[in-house]
Amino acid sequence: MPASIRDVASHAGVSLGTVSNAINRPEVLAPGTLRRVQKSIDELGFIPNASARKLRAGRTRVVGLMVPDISNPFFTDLAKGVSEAALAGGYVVILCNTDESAEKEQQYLDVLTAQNVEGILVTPARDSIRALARVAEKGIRLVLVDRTSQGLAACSVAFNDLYGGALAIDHLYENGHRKVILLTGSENIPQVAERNRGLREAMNKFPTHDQVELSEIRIDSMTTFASYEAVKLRLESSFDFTGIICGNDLIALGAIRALREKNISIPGDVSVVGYDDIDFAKNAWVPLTSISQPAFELGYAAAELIISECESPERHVHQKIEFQPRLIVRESTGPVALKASKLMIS
Amino acid sequence: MPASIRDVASHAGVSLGTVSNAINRPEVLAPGTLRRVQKSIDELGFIPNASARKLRAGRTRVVGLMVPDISNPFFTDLAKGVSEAALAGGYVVILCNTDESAEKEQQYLDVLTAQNVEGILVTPARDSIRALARVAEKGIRLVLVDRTSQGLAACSVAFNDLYGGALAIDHLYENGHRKVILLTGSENIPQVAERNRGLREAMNKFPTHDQVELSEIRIDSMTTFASYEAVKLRLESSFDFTGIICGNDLIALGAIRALREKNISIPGDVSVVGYDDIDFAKNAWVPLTSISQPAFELGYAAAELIISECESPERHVHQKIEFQPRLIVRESTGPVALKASKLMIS
DNA sequence: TCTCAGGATTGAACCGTTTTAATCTTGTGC
DNA sequence: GCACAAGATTAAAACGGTTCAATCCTGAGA
Repeated sequence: MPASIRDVASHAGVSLGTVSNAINRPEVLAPGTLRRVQKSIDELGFIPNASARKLRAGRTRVVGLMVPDISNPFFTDLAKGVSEAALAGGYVVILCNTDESAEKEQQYLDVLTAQNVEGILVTPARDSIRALARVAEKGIRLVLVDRTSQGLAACSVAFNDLYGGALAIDHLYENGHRKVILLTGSENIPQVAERNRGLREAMNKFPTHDQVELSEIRIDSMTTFASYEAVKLRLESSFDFTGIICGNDLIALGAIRALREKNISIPGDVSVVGYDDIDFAKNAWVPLTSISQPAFELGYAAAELIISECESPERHVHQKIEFQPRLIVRESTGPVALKASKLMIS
Repeated sequence: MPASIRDVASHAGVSLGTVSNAINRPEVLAPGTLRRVQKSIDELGFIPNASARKLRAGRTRVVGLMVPDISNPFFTDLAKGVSEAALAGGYVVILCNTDESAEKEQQYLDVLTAQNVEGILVTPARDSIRALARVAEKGIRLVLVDRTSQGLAACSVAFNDLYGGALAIDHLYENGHRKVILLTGSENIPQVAERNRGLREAMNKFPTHDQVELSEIRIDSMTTFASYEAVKLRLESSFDFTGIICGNDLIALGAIRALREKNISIPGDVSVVGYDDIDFAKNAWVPLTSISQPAFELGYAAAELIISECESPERHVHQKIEFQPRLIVRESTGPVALKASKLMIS
């Protein structure tokens, strides 16, 4: 039903090859011919069939994006960045939400190769390196997002999680906090592990006579609600800390809620640091101090990387782009207060 | 580089057509042959090339999803529902974030037709009906999401916004609120207009001697921050209301923040009703009473609809699926209090 | 043993592009 | 007026599948 290149050719009174040239290499055509063909294209509303195009030229101009959880605003922003960069480059992105399931990830990998995507932007779950390697063998280019390329010949864009972890603890340390709780996610998630490592390494730099006492609560699902429950439970035993460092902002929001229910003031009694700096953090009841990771930019950069690799593979060389996280100080943190010290005695 | 159907054929010692049959109509093959071909397929890791497939058979198994703002958790959930249903049906979804820009919408529409998607799930911006009609002519099936099909021959899934609006005002009315503020988005957005209409129609049913006094504040961008600013400004003039109805939850969160900064208690002094029941609403500092719209289910239903249309177009008949919103009462609303009445006098 | 029906398999055309080699025009210099 | 180069255009092959008409088997019935 839609107009084909043949329709355009006969409408313009030229051969089919000429129309193709008009589209892909306009400079080889005589100006008059080009104009005539253009006119026919417009009149017929011709849009080249991408499947046929791909079949012949091996180019689909489609990339896949695989994220573990699109409901997390961090990944939402990332996706926005990716699709904006893609659109600008004439590409299109297939969204794959893996729900952190290795099975879904494999399923999507198959679908994406069947669709002949030119590249995949992926935040890999635990250990899908092998599956990814198999995909790479098929000639599909990879960019690892928010994760560095472990032995995989691929580009990567990531944040310096080591540094981010340090940023959080340093901030609390400078404000006098010496008893801190770490609300972390599972260390199976590489980013989480890295941040925690960075945090501990930073602690080693504090003078031995003035150390921070750190205790850890693991929150497996990294959601607001799970965090709320965990902190509520923790507060029932004893309240002996002045700072909380959270694995992400959702966790921080849950913690804040639990604290306020107990009438614990923020930052009067307890300072809270989040991670990701999602939009909701900024507008939370107590605006949240957080580690900002510009997800949109990360996504944009990742998409640009893969597009440039697709456009000129010969002169492409794999690269690692690292973004530095930044500490955004808002009202949820402050200097440790006398009042808090008193509370700690109880 | 990847194995083609020919490779499989020679590997299995059969003709190319037989391999195709093994994939698409296994029942016509002799069991032994089928097994042999299957084995070759597995060994070579053959995945049929979707482009070639489409070219001949006219099927891409790709659908597009166009949403105005993927950062809004409502649309995020929707997208999740869509892609889950798609995956289950062997389809794949291309995500298009239009940022409410008609230009981007057109751009994406072109890309999607070039990609030969079989269908598009779209939440149309203002008046893109004409552009959509043009797409439909090309044989691309449409499902309107969260919007009914105005004269367009297409399926639609939507919420009963009229009812949702009524739900909100009725709830406040029953709790004794008679002075209410409506924090609405632009009425150019059809859903917003519908909700407001439903709200007003419900008000007409109240006895004439006991009416609600409604004043309206328009918040153009429907974000938390915009709402926060608007409400803060409003509170500076006079505080003479006991209830607030919000165009969505983001707006409600902003309003709550502004109220609390003024030490206005919720729901003691003012009750707040949101719309959408996003996840953050439930875990907000004051858990938010909201109108629940199961976005995930909506997306899932929409995707199923379009897939079934694609699979058997002949016996398909366009349908309208309407979901009923539900009122979820949480702590942000309550009966109007004496204290509040007193305040109103000032 | 021969015929024939029916299922299993094959071969070739075709989908809508890109691309390359071949052909057709022009215009220039002698 | 002719040969030839350069530029413009075209024809045909190829991409990797699907599909359908044609062919090949096999076994049953005569």
